[in-house]
Amino acid sequence: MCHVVEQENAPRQAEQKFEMSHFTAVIADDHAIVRSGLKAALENETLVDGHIISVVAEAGNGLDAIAAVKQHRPDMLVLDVSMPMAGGVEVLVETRRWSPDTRIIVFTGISAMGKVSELVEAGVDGLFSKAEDNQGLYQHVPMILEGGRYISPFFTGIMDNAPQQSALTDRERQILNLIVAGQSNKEISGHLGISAKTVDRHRTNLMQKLDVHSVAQLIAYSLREGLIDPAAEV
Amino acid sequence: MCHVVEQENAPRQAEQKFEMSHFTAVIADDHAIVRSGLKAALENETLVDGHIISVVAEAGNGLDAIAAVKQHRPDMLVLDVSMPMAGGVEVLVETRRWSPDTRIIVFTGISAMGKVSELVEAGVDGLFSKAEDNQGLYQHVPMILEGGRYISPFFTGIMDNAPQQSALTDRERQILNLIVAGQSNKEISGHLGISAKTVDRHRTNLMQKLDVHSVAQLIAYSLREGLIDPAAEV
DNA sequence: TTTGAAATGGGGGATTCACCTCATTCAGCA
DNA sequence: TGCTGAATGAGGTGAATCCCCCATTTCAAA
Repeated sequence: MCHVVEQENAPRQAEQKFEMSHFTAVIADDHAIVRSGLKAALENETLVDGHIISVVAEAGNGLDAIAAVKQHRPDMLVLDVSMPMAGGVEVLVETRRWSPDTRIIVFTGISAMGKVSELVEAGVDGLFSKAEDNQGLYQHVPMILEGGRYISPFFTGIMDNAPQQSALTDRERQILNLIVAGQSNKEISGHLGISAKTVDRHRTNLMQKLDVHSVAQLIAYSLREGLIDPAAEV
Repeated sequence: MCHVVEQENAPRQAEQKFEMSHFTAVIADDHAIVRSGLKAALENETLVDGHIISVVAEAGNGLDAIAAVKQHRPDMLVLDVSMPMAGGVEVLVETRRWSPDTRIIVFTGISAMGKVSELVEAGVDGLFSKAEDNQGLYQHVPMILEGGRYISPFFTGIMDNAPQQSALTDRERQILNLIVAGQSNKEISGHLGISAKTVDRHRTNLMQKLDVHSVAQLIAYSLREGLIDPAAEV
């Protein structure tokens, strides 16, 4: 999982499995200030047990992040989910594909239920919020590098507080996205090759499940819960 | 504007007005990683002409930011606009009220036209985007501390690219917010004490001005342009 | 094997929306 | 003083929405 790099003038002396081990990391965030803060923190402070981390690449968007992972195959990838060009989950699955041993840590500012559970189901190794104290992140990095998995209480709390399982069907979610995109029942029916009446049916079920009674409420709810992407063009 | 502090073992030696002058700053951002990155950058690197900046307080939300400004009356306030408890413009006007000599620099990740022009009209002294290179910020801080005003090209570009002045009426904007909140024409008419037909009229004008043709498109547009607040409860 | 959930589709009805035309009031402005 | 723009409101029309009723098929779990 973590390949111990021997290089430069650092003689190999790993009697203990993780003592003085050298880990490589890639940082992906669309804000330079966050990248520099993370790099400084990861490389200098708060790391225990003699772990040394080198940030070998930084990426400001999803595509660069994937490219960096393919090139460096780092031990660790720290990424935000809201990035240009490619979102968090895309980067996650591509990383798993090209560098399956890379531990993936998501460090993000979002709090929308939908996105969070998406990440957890996709199998993040670590999940931390920018809104809470960073000590939690720094403290758990070693454990994650050794194969552990850690979801911050911030997110487990969110997922517990919203147990009313929207439990939308795949089809319902699909239609929800088209509704939000501004399409009418007729347009959606053409788009999916089904009857407009069926779209209407799904729409009714949808609104019943979410307990809303108009498109406006539907969209407002969807945005809050992160069921849809606010950046999507109409 | 900038009071030169004499303290500790630093003898006053200000022959030149700003040479070795000591500036105080307050940082307000809801993400600790950004605060630490900003603090390190402002205090250590990239500052020219012998300016020294001390970060005297940090705030993680709007209310704390206002409190910190009232207490320290700093030479400079660096803040994000999307914060809990109180948004950017609120903090800005409160700061102007309690500490009118404080230079206000907004350093944010948003790009919505509406919010940006709101800030410019409110009179920010500096406006920088987290999405672009931080050098622009560091380079212009001294100039702003000396009384200058600087809006990053990132934002001037946004404001130029969208010159089609939505030019919504106050009443129209008010009704737009209620529509987005999920209210029907009848509900809005009751809420504002006017006829449902008038609400319909405003709604029609609104959609014509924005060139959209459904509630979904209306909401999507409004969110993109920052005409409304996505966090508003239904 | 039965049961149930999901997806499919039809009929119908009350309501709302989107968009017309037309008209009045009132404030600011040249 | 007339003019424009904003806000107000009425009447009406065709389309779409929201929500009932009903049914069939499929597929996986009990």
